[in-house]
Amino acid sequence: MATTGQASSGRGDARLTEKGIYTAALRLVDADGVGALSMRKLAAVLGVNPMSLYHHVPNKAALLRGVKNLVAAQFQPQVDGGTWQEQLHRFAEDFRALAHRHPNLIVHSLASPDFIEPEDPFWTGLTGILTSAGVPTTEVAAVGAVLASLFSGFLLAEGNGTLGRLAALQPTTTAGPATASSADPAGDRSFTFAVQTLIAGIEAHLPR
Amino acid sequence: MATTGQASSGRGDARLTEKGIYTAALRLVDADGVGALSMRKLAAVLGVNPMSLYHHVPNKAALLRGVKNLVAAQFQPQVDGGTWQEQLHRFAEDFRALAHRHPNLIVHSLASPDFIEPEDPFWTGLTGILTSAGVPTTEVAAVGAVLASLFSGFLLAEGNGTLGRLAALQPTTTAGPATASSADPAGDRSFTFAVQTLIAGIEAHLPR
DNA sequence: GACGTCAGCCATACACTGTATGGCTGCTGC
DNA sequence: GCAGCAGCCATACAGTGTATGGCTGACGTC
Repeated sequence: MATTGQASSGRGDARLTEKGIYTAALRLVDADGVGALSMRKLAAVLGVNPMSLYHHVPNKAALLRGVKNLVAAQFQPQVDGGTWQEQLHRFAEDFRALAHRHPNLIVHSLASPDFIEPEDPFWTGLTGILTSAGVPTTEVAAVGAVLASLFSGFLLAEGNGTLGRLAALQPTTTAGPATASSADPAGDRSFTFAVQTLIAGIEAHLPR
Repeated sequence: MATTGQASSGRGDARLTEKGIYTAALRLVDADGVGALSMRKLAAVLGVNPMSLYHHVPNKAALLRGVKNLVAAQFQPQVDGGTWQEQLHRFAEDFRALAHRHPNLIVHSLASPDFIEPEDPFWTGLTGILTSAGVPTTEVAAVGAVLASLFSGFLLAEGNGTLGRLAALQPTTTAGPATASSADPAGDRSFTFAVQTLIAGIEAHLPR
């Protein structure tokens, strides 16, 4: 809140800002999940009347989009050195790290239609890597769309627990003790397997 | 009162059954999406008081699980002839056909944690194919979990339109006119690409 | 037959949701 | 000083899931 000047002084100055609303909403989502976010609770946290929010955000869907964009802006993948395989691996790792940072939000966003937007770094980064890998420009979008879908599925399943539940299904667990949780090495192995799979898919699609 | 209408014989016989509730709910979901399903609307369709539903279904979450299981029971993959690659391809096709038959329900289910349950044919079929492909038994669950997650992501993105939107993003569309919709050949190509990617991932994981 | 028990159904009610409508206040440009 | 307006708030509406409790009629047991 400090922003916009504390003092709060009279009233004219805007105590409520779009960004402030989004960050407060993000905090709520991170704490209790998207389902627990309501306009009323958000307003209460901000010490404000619920209807006041509507002067900065048209509706709840837009609110969630704004929150999503807020965290999407944190995503600054570094795509430079190494082979395209390494680049893709790092890219996926960065994305996954973001998903781990805000699991509730990401799980919700991945499941909704408009998560990935043409301009944001998810898409530009991915298509960049694909082009540098040698995927024909006419196919970059199609290939990228499939890869993004597949990978989203992985993150979604990891985020909501499906992945862990299924993987642990057979009692075949490789001898190791049951402490699968901490540090999550099983999850990491699943992750690298997923990435390798995607890489193999791209390689199969390269001309030549 | 009045009602209850016509005779319907005395009363003791159950006019409301679990299965009847599920099928009616499925009809609503198919028509207007999961978001449009409410206990009240469902009760209205069934000509019954909303609270009566609770004598057959504990709550709305269970209702949706029941609906999901209803369509999951329709899934009878035929895994017999051919190489494991062909089997997997057919398996994926069957799954996808189901998703196309009830897109609203499937999109919702894929996004929720408990879509795939250990006993149902999704899982048993998939793990069966993996075993027959030669994946070590100790790894079948882990590999299957990843593949299921990835493929779910594909179906989810296809179902909610993300896939098509992203794939059509670059104006690079192969010269052809914009009629990407009918018969959806682009979607089919994406699908086979996705399946090939998954197959490549498995192959990379085979011992040898 | 009389009995308690109970399954099935319904009516009412509560807490909660998103948001439409309209009114107040005080800053801004003229 | 004044009109306009941005920001905020109070009230209200339609809709949600479901807890609670009451009714009715069939059933197993004496």
